[in-house]
Amino acid sequence: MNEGVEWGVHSCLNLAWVGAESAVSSARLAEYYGLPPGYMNKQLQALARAGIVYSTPGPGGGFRLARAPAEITVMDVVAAIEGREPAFRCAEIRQRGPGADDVAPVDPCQVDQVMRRAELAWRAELARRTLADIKAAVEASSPEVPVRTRRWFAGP
Amino acid sequence: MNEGVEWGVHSCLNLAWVGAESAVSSARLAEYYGLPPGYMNKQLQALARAGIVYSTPGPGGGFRLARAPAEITVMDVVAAIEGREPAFRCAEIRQRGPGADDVAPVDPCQVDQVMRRAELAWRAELARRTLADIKAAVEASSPEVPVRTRRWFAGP
DNA sequence: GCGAACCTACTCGGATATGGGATGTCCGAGTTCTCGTGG
DNA sequence: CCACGAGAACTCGGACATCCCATATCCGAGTAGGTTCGC
Repeated sequence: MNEGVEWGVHSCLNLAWVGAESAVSSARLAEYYGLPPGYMNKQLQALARAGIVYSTPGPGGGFRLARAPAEITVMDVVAAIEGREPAFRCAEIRQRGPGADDVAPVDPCQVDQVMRRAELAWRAELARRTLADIKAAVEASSPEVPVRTRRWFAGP
Repeated sequence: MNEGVEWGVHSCLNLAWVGAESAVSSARLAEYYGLPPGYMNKQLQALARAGIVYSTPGPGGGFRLARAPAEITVMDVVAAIEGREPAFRCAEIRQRGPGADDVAPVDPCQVDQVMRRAELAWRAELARRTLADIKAAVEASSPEVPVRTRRWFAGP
């Protein structure tokens, strides 16, 4: 899986802690984790295209969460960065080669069916969890994180 | 996801229909779907390493199912070909950069937790389905497939 | 003193290189079957 | 006719190229704010 997903979720959490009032630039978000700024910018652009964050150009600009953390599921972030195509794409090899005569193309590929169901379970599990859930879990074990994070991003 | 997974599952189904008595060469399995023989061979080697199929060299040799179809889950095949490492691997970026001070490494990364749970749901769904299930579903909609397949692989 | 125009710095956004892993190809070791030969 | 041995063909198994996408980098378009000039 694309590693940008990890960056995206963590950055969304940081944006949630900073608050939607002030925007944070991609360079600063990247700096927080020591990541390459340009590539981080690309991930944030994907989030912006998906409507998860707003982007404002110019000085003082940057990215802000477009919705409340409770209204953003982890699935949203993953779909925005990783793409919405299924990981397993059925190439319908049963319709190729000499064995093609044995199959009626109308009825679905049973292998694909199983893979789809599994991926559906995966998506459902990711859609069940929101950024607010993760945020709450982190704050439960480390209550000082919100203040520290906000302070760091407010700093120089 | 590796496309060899699709080849592996379909080939295992074919081996199930042919029966464990007679071995089928990788070249012939590849020919059935019009796939490159060498690369198909590689996938079957992975299945052999995982103990899903037996391999016998020499003329008349080839691959046979090592267990009954009901004892082979789709997860087994996927793990054999795709590997057992999780798709999402947490790089622990929260421990890197200036923000590292804010986190206690002992408590787990909540983002990773969510990802792990989702992937676990995916694995569980794949482990629930066996080759026998797929085989039965195909035969239910196309009862002639077993005979046709066996006949084709018995042919010249 | 005040307003407006300009200029600079900063930001996003997309176009452009690069590297590693999946994809595809090839050849060697080993086994089994077949054919020929001798008894 | 039968047993035996040599050869050939077939198979897996792994080593070797190739291609594509994720990764990484860079530069241009546009905007906000500060600064300076004119009135």
